[in-house]
Amino acid sequence: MTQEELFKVLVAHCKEYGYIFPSSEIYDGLAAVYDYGQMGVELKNNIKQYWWNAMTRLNENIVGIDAAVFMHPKTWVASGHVAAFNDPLIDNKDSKKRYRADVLIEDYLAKIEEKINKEVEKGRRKFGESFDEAKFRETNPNVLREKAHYEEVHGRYLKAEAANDLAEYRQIILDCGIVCPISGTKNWTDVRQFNLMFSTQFGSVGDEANTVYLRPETAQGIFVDYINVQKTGRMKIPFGIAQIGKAFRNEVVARQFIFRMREFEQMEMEFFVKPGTEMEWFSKWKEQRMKWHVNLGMGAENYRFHDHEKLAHYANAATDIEFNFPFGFKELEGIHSRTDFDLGNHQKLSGKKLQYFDPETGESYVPYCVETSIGLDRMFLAVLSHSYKVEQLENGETRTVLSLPAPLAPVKAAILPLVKKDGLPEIAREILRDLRCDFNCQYDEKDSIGKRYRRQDAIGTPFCITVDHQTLEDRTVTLRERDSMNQVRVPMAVLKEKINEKVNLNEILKNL
RNA sequence: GCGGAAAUAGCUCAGUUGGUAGAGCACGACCUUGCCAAGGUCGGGGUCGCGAGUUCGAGUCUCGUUUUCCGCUCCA
Repeated sequence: MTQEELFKVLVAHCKEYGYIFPSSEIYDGLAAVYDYGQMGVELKNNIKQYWWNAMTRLNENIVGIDAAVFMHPKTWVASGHVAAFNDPLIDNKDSKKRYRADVLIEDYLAKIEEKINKEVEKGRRKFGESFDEAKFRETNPNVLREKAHYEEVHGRYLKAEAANDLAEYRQIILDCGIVCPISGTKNWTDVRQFNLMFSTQFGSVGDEANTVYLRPETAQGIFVDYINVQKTGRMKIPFGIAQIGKAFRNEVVARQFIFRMREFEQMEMEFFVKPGTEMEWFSKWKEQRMKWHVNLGMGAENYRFHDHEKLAHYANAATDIEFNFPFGFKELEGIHSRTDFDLGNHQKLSGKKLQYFDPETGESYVPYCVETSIGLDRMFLAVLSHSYKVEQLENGETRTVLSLPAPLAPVKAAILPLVKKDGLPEIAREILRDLRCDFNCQYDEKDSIGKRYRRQDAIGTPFCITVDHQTLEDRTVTLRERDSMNQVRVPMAVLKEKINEKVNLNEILKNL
């Protein structure tokens, strides 16, 4: 099977066994929106718990919050999203390429400037020492013509930008005869606004002033609550705030199953530090986060760092942790040194002081911040795609198994009476009652025992407990392990302990 | 958003030149077997993605539309 085929089979498997369904499927679904089913929600919760406990329990200086999805509109001005997430886009019908209309016009204006500079350069060469640039610019007819044209276009462009006049953007492009660099034609579509932030209206009157956005990242909730948490939690720098929550981005193309969705869930932690120490913390969190991933046992070779060459407007260092997905190494988590960009801008725009008074040195400063940001859905996909296996058995048959890390598995144990009679179901139910408060368990008495084992393999249950006739005599059962299919006979009394060793999240948290 | 491909039962698929919608698995009941997926009998389940058109008649032909996959494009 190729990787591509494997991915398709995995998507089908997710649907068949209740991990992930297309959203509102009875209405033909909704593009790139997915629901987590009865198994998916358990796996997702377990991943959340692994992250949350690693952050807030293993670090005494990290606390959590849960901020609202709606935030004051000014938040997104301060964060830079209003400016950076609004693109007027235009397509060339011949080359099928898409461009930002404003960038096309800006490039055109830059070319005019270049022309003027060339004219000036010509004049300089012609007149040598006696060249008077200012006078030349004011008298040369070529320069004057280009300059007038520049000013006209630039004026229209600024007006269009201020009014967000999409039709005018297009008219400028047509009037200036701007062509597509690929096809060389002027066959343009209309200019359309692609706002990467979803908006909705507050209150019942839908005027402009009531527009609010669905947060495109959870981080800003942490920044605006920074001062509340710092004061009420008596937090001393360095300290961190963790949050898990939904975020929304109106992606132009949302693809690859749950890898890129319009509604997604993030697990973000902002670590506030003294300016100048951020690189030290950046390295520390790089190491810490990689350790968290590798600790799950999915193979260190499947992770790698990808350092950013080109940095975003807010960062002075950035790296991705990439995972070996079925479609190649792709970003799973981002670690960014965000400087004081966010807190600084919020301080400016809100007029509220967001400074930290360092009791030891007596200094006051706006803290710098190192962010770790992981996509929960991507983590889910990483775990699932790595765990999905179709094995060839010795007897020539195949079995489909989800070798999920046991602490993340939705169902920890299945309790199966060998036959549906002779009092075996009664003992099986007794075991179920004993275990169900500690682990998520399933009881199944339907079909042959082999078939039931395979069903559990397909949903990734690490242990099967089988009650047979010997159980009636000595109260021992067989414990079958998913990956090896090995069975051991154990007394019912030690079941809980045996299973707990392997499936308890706390056991792997201790290794961090 | 553009181009290509696809959509029939919960799943995997068949369905001939247009003529009453099928199989296997899965599901439910009963019987049988009992440690690694296929025993028997009976049963439930489909306006063939949706909407038009052509036709006496459309799962099948035409157009539109939705969704999915692949490739572009986009991803502070």
